Amino acid sequence: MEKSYYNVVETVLLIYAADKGKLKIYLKKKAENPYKGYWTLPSAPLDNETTLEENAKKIYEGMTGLNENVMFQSKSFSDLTRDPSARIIGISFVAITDKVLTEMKQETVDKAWFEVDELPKLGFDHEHIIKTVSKEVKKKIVTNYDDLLLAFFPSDFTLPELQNFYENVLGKAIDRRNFHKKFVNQDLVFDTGFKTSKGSGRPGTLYRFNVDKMKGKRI
Amino acid sequence: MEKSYYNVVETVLLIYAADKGKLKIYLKKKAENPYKGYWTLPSAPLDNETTLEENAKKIYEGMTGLNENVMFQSKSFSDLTRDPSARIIGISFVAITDKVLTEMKQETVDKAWFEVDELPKLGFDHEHIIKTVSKEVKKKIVTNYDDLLLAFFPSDFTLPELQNFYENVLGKAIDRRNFHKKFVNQDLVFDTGFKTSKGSGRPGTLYRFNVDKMKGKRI
DNA sequence: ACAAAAGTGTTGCTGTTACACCCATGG
DNA sequence: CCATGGGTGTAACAGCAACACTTTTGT
Repeated sequence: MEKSYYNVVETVLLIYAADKGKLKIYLKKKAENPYKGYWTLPSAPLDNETTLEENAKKIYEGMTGLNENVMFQSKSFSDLTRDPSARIIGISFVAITDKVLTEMKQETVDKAWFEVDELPKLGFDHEHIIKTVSKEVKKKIVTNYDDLLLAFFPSDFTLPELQNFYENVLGKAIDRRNFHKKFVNQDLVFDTGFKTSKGSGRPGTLYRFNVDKMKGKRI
Repeated sequence: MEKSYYNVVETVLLIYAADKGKLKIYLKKKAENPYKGYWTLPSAPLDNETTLEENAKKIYEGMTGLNENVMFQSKSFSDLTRDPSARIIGISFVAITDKVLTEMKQETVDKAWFEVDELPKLGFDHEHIIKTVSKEVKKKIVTNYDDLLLAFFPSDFTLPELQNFYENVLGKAIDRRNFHKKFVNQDLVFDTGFKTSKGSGRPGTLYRFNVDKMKGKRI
């Protein structure tokens, strides 16, 4: 490097979960200006003794109170005006949790889950970040490999539940019988022997992912 | 952001091309310490008036003298000791050129192409970066979608040429008849009507990618 | 003629798509 | 008994994997 310039770098975290058949993202409401009252992605400035990964993990823990999760890097954002106060490089990370977070009622007045396709008013360039990264995440879920679905559904689920989520991500409907075959015939899931019993209608069979079979599998 | 910390940020560029059936990367030899005489990835510090994309483009132009190319972001590297002089955040970009660069003999004493699986002694954490990013690039080439192969082979090629490259990237051999069908039967390529005529052996048919058919196609 | 490299067909398997009716539960 | 939601089979098609011999050129 011929010369040194200094930049402010922040880690921006996109926490996703599957909830009620929708891909959702966890946001916080800004308490102070700029963008007071707007929703934003959790983020933290990067200091000189922390790696981006460690920083992302800290944000995750601060936001959720949990510390186990699937996390990976996504894109960086460097537009000169993305933050009104200064030129800040934003490096995004994706975290995936299972739906437990929602069920634990972690929603408060300043933290909430939003469908990625129905976002509230967002501060900074966070709408742009969410749209860019979500597109990538959706593509990963439906076209790439295993790990993502597994992260969203680490424990028991019914096939209709999985299918709703999958259709939401894919953006189109799938025939139920074909969806069933895709997962059952390929042994990607196994029947736990339990059934759901909530609400009206026939109870659904609870499945779990067959981790070994998922490995490196295209779905 | 509660508090501001300053970091040095650099854009690191990985320029790839397909050459003689191999996936290669374009490196430069460091003229000064640290790592004098070692090969390194081209890189440039990020100033406060340039985006990462613009910076990557500048590096590309400086390194190749060209300005048209396929380019996209890849991972960021933030280990505290990745540069011995200071804590520097490295944000990597991938550029893909067609093999013309090699044919134009752009290799000089301090710039050369190396197979990604046979790297020379590298400075900084560049071996780590190359291995990490190359893994991702290879995966993209063989499992994801269209654009990558198109970027490597923008104009005429023979199927054996493409196959050699594909096998190198995939890390295993493919049956020639099946490879042929995969591309020809699906109309992903079309016969230009020309033949190669170099060297011994039967001349090969020159094909070109059928851009429309490639769109969003898994290969 | 021979060495080098390119071209080509068939079969079985696996996954995908299209399509409609019956079953289990709660109210 | 009815509304709600879950479960299921078959047939046609597309892509993939396994398999060996022939054709065209240069020397």
